[in-house]
Amino acid sequence: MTPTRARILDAAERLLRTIGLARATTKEIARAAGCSEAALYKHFRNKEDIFVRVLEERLPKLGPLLAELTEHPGERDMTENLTEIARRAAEFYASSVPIIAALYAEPTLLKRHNEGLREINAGPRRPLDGLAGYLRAERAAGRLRPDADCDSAAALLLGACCQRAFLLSTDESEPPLAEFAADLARTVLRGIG
Amino acid sequence: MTPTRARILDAAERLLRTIGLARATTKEIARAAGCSEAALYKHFRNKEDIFVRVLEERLPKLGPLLAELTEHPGERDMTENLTEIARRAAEFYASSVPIIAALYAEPTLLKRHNEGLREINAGPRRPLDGLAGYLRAERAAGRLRPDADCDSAAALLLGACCQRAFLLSTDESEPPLAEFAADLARTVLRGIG
DNA sequence: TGTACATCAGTGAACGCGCGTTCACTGATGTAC
DNA sequence: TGTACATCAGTGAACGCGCGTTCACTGATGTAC
Repeated sequence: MTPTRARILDAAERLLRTIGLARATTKEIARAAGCSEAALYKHFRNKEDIFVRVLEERLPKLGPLLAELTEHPGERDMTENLTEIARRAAEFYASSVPIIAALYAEPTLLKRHNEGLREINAGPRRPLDGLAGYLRAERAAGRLRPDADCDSAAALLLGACCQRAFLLSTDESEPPLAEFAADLARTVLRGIG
Repeated sequence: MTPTRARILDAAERLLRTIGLARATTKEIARAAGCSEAALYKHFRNKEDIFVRVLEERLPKLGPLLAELTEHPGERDMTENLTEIARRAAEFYASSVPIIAALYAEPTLLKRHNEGLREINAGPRRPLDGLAGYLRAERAAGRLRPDADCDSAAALLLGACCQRAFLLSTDESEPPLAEFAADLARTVLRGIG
């Protein structure tokens, strides 16, 4: 039983989401975790290590999302499928973008994080490739037009979901998730021309 | 003639793009600008003020981009138009996203920046609304299908360009800009279904 | 023209503060015999 | 069972460092007469 480590990670994540990376000091983390600052160093090498572990252990994984995508090609309605995908992707980005974005303030951490992701074959290109792969499967099954550009379609759909994460944090009102996802799916299937 | 102020802003911007917000200290800014730290305070109230001015005076404006969009509805080929728009938007995001993203480390600065933008009617929703308006004009001119969802199309196109800015900074190789933009434009017009 | 003064961009040195980190120590739990 | 010792999560207090900021000062330029 060592719930202290978990409490520290919880606290660090919460602080990253509220007061931000720059103000998430060891003092604040310790206070939020209900332990002494010195206790942090019993569980982590240093402060940067705490953040790296938060990124590795607390950020939502895109693996499950990808699995869900490639799971059932050929089934159900394409509009429904893409709507569900957009909905999930938008949720994923909404919870990870605010934290990942802050790493741009500390390029060293950003680089380290990206290299860590690459080793486990993750990284920001992963959802794009996953979705494109799924779309190609549907195209091969004759459920998309033969000349469909699957890479571009993936970039369009996930790009819109990713950007929505930014718009949400300016607290201007955004359209509700369900509607947003459905409209994107319909438009990317039909086109506008 | 006071080029010192300009040199300070240049230096601060350069540092934000290279070593990042967290390591852009007054000492570093002064060194990069070729002046003393004390000189910074002859031109700016404090360090935060320097960054606010960089954001206001040095970040690329989306005004010109928007103007270009709404300039010629009804002219030229729609694919060409959307390609050009995507190209410009991708450039815009590529240069602004890395700096804006870092503000997520310091939510106070982010909020202040967003409120500043709102006063001049800018802000991250602006390009989306601008592009959607342009698309509605083209639709009214009969150059897009009558049931085209212009808001979604704008979200798709600009979202993909915005996300590309993130992908570029992980130095995984991305497709060249011209090709990227043309593929997006074609796909958003045609659809994939 | 020269002289006395005002202005102001810019400086070197110092300031206090808060940061991340380490120290010597405690007290609870486990283990050997 | 009791006793002696080892282990280890956790602490309060202190550490040095680097940060943003301010201080008294300089020296060049402009201006009045």
